[in-house]
Amino acid sequence: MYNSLRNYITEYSSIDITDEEFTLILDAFKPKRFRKRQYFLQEGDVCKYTGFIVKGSMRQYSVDQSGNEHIVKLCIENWWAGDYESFVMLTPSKYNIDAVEDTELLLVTNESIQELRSLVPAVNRMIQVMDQRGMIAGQRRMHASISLSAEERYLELENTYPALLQRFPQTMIASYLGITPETLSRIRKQLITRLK
Amino acid sequence: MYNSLRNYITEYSSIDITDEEFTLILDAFKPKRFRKRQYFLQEGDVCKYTGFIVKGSMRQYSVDQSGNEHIVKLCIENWWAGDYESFVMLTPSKYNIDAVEDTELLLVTNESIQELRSLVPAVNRMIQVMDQRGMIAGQRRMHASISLSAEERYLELENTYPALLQRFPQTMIASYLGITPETLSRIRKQLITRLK
DNA sequence: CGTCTATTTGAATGTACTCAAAAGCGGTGG
DNA sequence: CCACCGCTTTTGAGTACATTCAAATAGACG
Repeated sequence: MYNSLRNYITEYSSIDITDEEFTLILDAFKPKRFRKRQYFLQEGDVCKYTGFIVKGSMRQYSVDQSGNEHIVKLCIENWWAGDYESFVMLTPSKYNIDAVEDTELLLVTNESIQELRSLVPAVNRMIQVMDQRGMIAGQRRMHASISLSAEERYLELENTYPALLQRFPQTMIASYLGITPETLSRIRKQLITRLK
Repeated sequence: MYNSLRNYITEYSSIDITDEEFTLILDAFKPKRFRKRQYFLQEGDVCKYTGFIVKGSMRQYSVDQSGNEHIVKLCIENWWAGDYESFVMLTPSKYNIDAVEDTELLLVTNESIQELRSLVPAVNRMIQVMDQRGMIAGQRRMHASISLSAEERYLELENTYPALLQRFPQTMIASYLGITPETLSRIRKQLITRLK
């Protein structure tokens, strides 16, 4: 169960972890299961924990005045679930996070993370790299959102994270792309008939 | 000239800088002036330097196949100009960056930054904080892009960075919001008449 | 098999875009 | 100081694309 986390850390940091260090990590991360549809975070609450996904999938979304859901993040194995802003600033979150499938998480507080950062070089490096990549991914997505059409954004998602397309229902993919399910359905239809 | 950088570092890191440390910083950052319209970075080049803006303003944008410009970032005093992805990964950039007004920058390489990080705690902390805030700002902007209308996005920008509205021509603001100048003009007209 | 949810399709509406032209504004040179 | 030029902003008309609402179809699960 913790192996995937260990692999993740060494891979991202390019630094090996000693067994003593790994003990510290084990202490900091607590496993927790979420059943399908169960909430990990509700709007208005502070995101006390961030969770490493060992198995399963989650979505992060806001709900507007009209009751429409807007998915800002979809995550599967080896990703982190949690509202970054709320977790870091300890402010109430604008988002909900819930399990799309039955999901196993390893939970950790920001306090523990900061402590680990100072004790385990690999963890410190991992977070630096994660922040860097997160920033880059964010900028790419923003660029796509500004300058690409809905169809192009769908194709980009297909290239960048093909796993997400297979893992989540179309309604959620559409929401993630910022379009309605109907529009996505029509885009896909077009793409298919255009191939022939 | 370097004072604004010094203030920026202490403010972001909440750590004071000794005069010896400041000497190291002076060595790493080289001042450079850009005249209005002069390029700081051209598409295809690697972004070797990132620049702290002492005075002036810059824009970062891509140009698509149809020749349309898409502005992804607008920056003014006390912001950093540079393509994050290219700067960090040393890959060719997809963006152009040029001066909107006559601009004074303090340039630094990624190498120097990494070195400073290990020598000057305040710099290390500053970058952590910058990455955090950058991530948060990015997520907010992405959320706005997915779930808000053009008008709402304009109002949000007005709240978040009022300085940008006064500093850049409407055409650029429109591009930054992902809409055409005509649409922005109409939105503003609507907002004004609605106030009466 | 029946129920519940997701996806597809259709028709009408709305929002933003394109293209074209007019108006406004700022700076420069006579 | 004014007239002119270039650039930005505004306005208008027609078009394209995505949305809404409603209904039909298809899948998934008990």
